[in-house]
Amino acid sequence: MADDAREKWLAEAKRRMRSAGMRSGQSRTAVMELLARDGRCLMSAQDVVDAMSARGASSRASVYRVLDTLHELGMLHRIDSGDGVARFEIADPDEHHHHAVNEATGEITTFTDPVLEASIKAIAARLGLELTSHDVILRGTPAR
Amino acid sequence: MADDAREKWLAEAKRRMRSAGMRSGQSRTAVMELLARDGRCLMSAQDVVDAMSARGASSRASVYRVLDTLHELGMLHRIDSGDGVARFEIADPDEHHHHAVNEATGEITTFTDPVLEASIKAIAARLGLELTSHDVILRGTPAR
DNA sequence: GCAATAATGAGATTGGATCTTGTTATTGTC
DNA sequence: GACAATAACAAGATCCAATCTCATTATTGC
Repeated sequence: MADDAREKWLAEAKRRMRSAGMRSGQSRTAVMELLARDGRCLMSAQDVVDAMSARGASSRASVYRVLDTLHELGMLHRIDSGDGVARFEIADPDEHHHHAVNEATGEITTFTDPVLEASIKAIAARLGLELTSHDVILRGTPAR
Repeated sequence: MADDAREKWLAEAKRRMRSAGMRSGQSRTAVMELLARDGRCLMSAQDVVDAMSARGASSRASVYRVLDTLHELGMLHRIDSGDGVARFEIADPDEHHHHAVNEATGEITTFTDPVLEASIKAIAARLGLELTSHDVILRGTPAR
C-alpha cells in the first residue's frame, strides 16, 4: 500500500474515533500509528502486542481493545485464518482483496476478482442479506 | 441431509480409516456414529465432547483427535466462524456449500452457487494453486 | 486549573485446544 | 482361541489466545 494511503488511513481512523466520542489515549494513538506506519498484511494481535512492548508501550489488554475498536469502526479487517489466531489488516476502502494460503509454505498471497465479487453480491441479494462483510480463503499447494 | 447419505458417509469414513491403516477403536467408532446419526450442521468440538460424555464415553482428547483425523481424511469440513471455536460438519461429497451469518441473530444458513465455485476455480488456476479447500463466509443483516 | 470520567496497565482468569503418560483394546499371527 | 505388538484411549496437566477486573493515570469539557 502506498505511503499516502497509509497516512490517509491514519487520519480517517483518528477522525472516526473522535466522532464516536472517543478520546485519544496514548495506546490508541500508538497502535494506530504502528499499524499505519509498519503494519504488515495480516498481523496477529500478538504481533502488535510484541511490536508495542518492543517500544515499551501499551499493555496486551490495550492492544486487544484498540484492535477491536478499530475493527468496529470499520478501519480494520479481521481474518480468522483457521489456526485460532485472529489476524488484522488495514481496511483500505480503495482496495478490496482476499487471501490464498500456500499450505506447503504457509505463505499468504492476496488476490482480487470482479467475477467473484459480483457473484457474492448476487448471492447476498438472493438470500435477502444486507452484506456487511465477507471473507474468501483459498488453500492449496502450488500446482506442478 | 438424507438418512441414506449419512449412512453412506459413515461407511466411507470407516473405509478411509481402514485403508489409512487405522484401527477402529471405540472412540473413533462412537464419534463417527454420533456425527452420522445425530450430527447437526456446524457442531463445535465441545458439542461433540458433551454429547459423548452424556453417553459416558470418549475423553475430550479422543474427541479432538478423532475430529482431526476425520478432517485430515476429508470426511469433515472445518469452519472457523470467527468466535475462536472451530466447528465441524459432515463433508458430503455430493453437496458443497458455504455459509452466511445473520449478524442480528447469529443464525447460520447455507447456500450453493455454481458461478461462485467457477470463479474460485478460475482464480486458483490463475494463482497456480492446486486447491485443497476453500471457504466463503458472508456476514450481514436481513435486508428490509 | 479542576473535576469528571474515559482510557490504560498489570495481572488474574477464562476457555478452546493440545500434550503427556500410563492403561486398555485391537489386530495379525500362531 | 491365545499371544504379543502396538495403536488407540482416558484423565488430567498444560498451553496460549483472548478477555476481564480494578486500581491508577490521562484526557477533555468547563
